[in-house]
Amino acid sequence: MPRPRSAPRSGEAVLSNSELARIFNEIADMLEILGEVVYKAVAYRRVADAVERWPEDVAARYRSAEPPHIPGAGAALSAKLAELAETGHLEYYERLRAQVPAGLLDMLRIQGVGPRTVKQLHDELGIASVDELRAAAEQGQLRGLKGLSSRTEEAILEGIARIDRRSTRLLLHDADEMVGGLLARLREAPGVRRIETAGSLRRRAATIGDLDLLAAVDDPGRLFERLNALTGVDRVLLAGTDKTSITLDEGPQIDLMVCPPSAWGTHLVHLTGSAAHNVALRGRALDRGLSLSEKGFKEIETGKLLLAAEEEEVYARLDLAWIPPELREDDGEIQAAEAGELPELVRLDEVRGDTHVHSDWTDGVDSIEVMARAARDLGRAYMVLTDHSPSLGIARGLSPDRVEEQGAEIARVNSLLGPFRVLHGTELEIRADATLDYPDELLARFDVVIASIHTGRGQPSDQLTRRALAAAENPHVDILAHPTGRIVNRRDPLGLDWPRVFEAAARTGTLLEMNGSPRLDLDEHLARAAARVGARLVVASDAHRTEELPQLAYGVSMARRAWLTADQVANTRGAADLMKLVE
DNA sequence: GCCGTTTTCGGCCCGACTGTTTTCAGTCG
Repeated sequence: MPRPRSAPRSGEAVLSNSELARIFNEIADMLEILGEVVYKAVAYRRVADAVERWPEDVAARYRSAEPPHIPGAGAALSAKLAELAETGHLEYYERLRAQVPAGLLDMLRIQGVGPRTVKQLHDELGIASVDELRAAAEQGQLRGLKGLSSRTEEAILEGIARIDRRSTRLLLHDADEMVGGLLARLREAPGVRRIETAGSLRRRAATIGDLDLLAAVDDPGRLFERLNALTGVDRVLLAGTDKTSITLDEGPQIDLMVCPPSAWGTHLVHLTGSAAHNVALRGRALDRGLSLSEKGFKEIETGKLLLAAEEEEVYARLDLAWIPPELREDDGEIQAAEAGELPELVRLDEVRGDTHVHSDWTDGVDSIEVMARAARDLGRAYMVLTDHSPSLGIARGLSPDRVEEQGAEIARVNSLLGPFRVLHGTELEIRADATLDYPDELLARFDVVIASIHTGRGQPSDQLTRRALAAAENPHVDILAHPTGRIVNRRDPLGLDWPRVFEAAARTGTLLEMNGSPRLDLDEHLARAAARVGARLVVASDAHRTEELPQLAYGVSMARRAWLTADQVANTRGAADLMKLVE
């Protein structure tokens, strides 16, 4: 009798979603270099994207009886995912790697160098790494090749110098700060009717590659001059009649596109993206006999161009409701817009209180009163003061006695600032052994308890999951704070068994935090998955100083990207209702 | 490699910019 194929035992290292996505993206790169039909590479990339944002552990699901239905994965790609899930290896991938030197993939990271050029350089000069390419360019060996010249050599050398700078994407918070002043200065340029951010910044993605700006202008030349005259312009990468790209010193690439006011709508849709969203819109236009580009809708039969001055007109012509930028990821929003079922996304002005705030009683900078006044001035009706529990030694966690004293101070501040309210909370450490850092009798006395994991991060997934579940099941714990522990660009998320954690949260009424600090945790994909099974969320600043209180807005951005309505975000309720909800 | 109430085969979004090109390929978003 045949034995079942061996599967990795539980606890054995298996491939995460991002590792699966990386492998599929590498396969796509290699196929392009090998000159395969581009649609093959497109298919791998599409599945890589889908796997990367899949809210469950894809490999685990493939090892179960019920593999997930991943859009774009047909028989061939599903079989490859299954092979990776079961064995940790993929024969097809290894075969490609034997054909394509790893250095060729690195060369793709050079701006302006694509798969055709890489193949040409390798076939004709034997160049197989970035270092070899640099040497060849410096020695003027490239100019002999067809289509390459000494100018190409210069461009490649500059591209190589810029590789590292482009490798880290900009945190949303930093991109906002950078673009604010820039927009103000460009707005003053003569003839600028409108100017707005677009791209992933407008979609409020957690990280931003390039800063995209769109301007409706009478005279594009004057605006481009203004942009190029800004101090700190490092170099001009591209300068056409409709768009220009520059880099700032130590800064990201900025792409500025201009358009006539009459075509603002199609341009803004085009430049906001995402690419997948645009592709879907254009396909939909074709179904209606129209070719959609940033310039407008072209009637395919007559060649007549139909303009759209506002985004609403673009979507209306496609029989769709206007879609908020945060949803434009081709993740179901077009179907929802068609059916009239887009959610009414939660707004910052609907959020009544901040559920995660620190003071100088532990690792914060400002006093309780100063934090409370600042929160009140931002229009919040309440804040939950959540200083740390004792075992987080690095943050000088509060002993039970200090908690008592803190309660008196909160009462004093509340008597000063009413009707604004400081609720007495704690950020309770979930210890490595899955016990909690305060006894139940003490926990019962807090208004709100938020629990989090800071230590023992290296534990296997089962134990981490056990800890999160222990907190969720405790009747005194109201919120799981920054559940994955990620910090954008700095610390990877923990790999818990999220379906189990979300099920427990939904069942026990434990709220899940969307942290607006550079953690941005939960992310939009997990938050959406949590909401799907009935869990509720909160948005919070995790402020340690007054200047960080506005970070709450980033929690709202992620909540919007997670398709959440005000009803699903618990702190759109007033303090009394929130307390009732977590009782 | 995927996918279909117009298709199981023949399509698969669209245009700007650059460089070297006498009409276009490669790259990018």
